[in-house]
Amino acid sequence: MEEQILKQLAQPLLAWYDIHRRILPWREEVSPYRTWVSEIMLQQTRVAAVLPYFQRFMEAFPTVEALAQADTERLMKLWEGLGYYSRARNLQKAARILTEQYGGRFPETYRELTALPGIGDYTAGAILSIAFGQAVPAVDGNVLRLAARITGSRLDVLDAKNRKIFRSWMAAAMSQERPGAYNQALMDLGATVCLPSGAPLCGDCPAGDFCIARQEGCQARLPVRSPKREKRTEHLTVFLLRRGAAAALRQRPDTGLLAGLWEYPHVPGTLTEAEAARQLQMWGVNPTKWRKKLSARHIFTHVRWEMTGYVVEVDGLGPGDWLWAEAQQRERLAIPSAFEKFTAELKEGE
DNA sequence: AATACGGGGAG
DNA sequence: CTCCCAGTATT
Repeated sequence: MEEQILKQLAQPLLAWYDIHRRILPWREEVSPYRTWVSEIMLQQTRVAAVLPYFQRFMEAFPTVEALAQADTERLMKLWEGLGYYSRARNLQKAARILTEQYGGRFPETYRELTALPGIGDYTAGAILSIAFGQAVPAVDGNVLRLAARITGSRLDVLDAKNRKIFRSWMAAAMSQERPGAYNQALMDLGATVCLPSGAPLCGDCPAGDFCIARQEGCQARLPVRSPKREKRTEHLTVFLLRRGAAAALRQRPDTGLLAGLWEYPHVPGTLTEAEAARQLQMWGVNPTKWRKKLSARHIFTHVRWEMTGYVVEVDGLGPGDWLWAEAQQRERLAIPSAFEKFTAELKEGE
């Protein structure tokens, strides 16, 4: 039933795509490598955010081999601010597997692609269809929204088993002649016409004639998404410690949130200046001048940080895992956006 | 099946 | 503020 509705989409969608498709760097010159990198960057990330990163990435690491051999610190610095940093690490892991086990070539099967780190259901479909012309669906948030609206489905699109159902519908309905164009057309339609928030532009949609949601006037209420869990709040006290021209940094653990990135020393809780002084003493550093108290907030997907920051001039080296870095060295380290305000403050104090 | 994992733009 | 984006890995 749903497949039959969706099968009406391919022809008008491809005609629409040939006129309205977006010009994007990874489309101007198509290769498995470029398709792969772009799709990884685009996971949970808007096109506009990816554009500058993609250009820089391709200049820095033009081939699978270059990525496999790249200095990881440089790779993370390039990824700084894009988020979901395991994507970058997995990209390099996969590049090394491709180099060592596949002679630097990409495998052309769903099974082999999804076995590579960072490549799941969606990305495998995108690479197979776009780079290799195989009729494999690539079902992302755009496609789920389109499919739910066109079929009028009330299935919860956040539910994994429902996603499988949507995927099977799309597999049955997709173009066998132009699978890559078809999958990219769905994304473009979702991004520019069948909008996620606000009113979709149904008058411009190639599915306008048979879209169930449009007929029922329920576009704004589809797709159905189950409510998400509330995020917890964590309070932190961050230390911006200056020793001459250097500031203290430390590297985060190699697993978990912001794995392996650099940060300013911090402790849980909101400390008063007196408590902060005691903490510095425990670290073995001696404050010589308290410069400023700051506050900042950062919101992640599942947690909120409420931060208090102290800018302090100090004597002493602190714990052995601290790095005292001057501006030039700090610029080469990947420091998460959560600390942006503090980074700017340090720069100000130069 | 549920949760961890970033960051930013739009409303 | 909330929502959600060219999702995947882990438990």
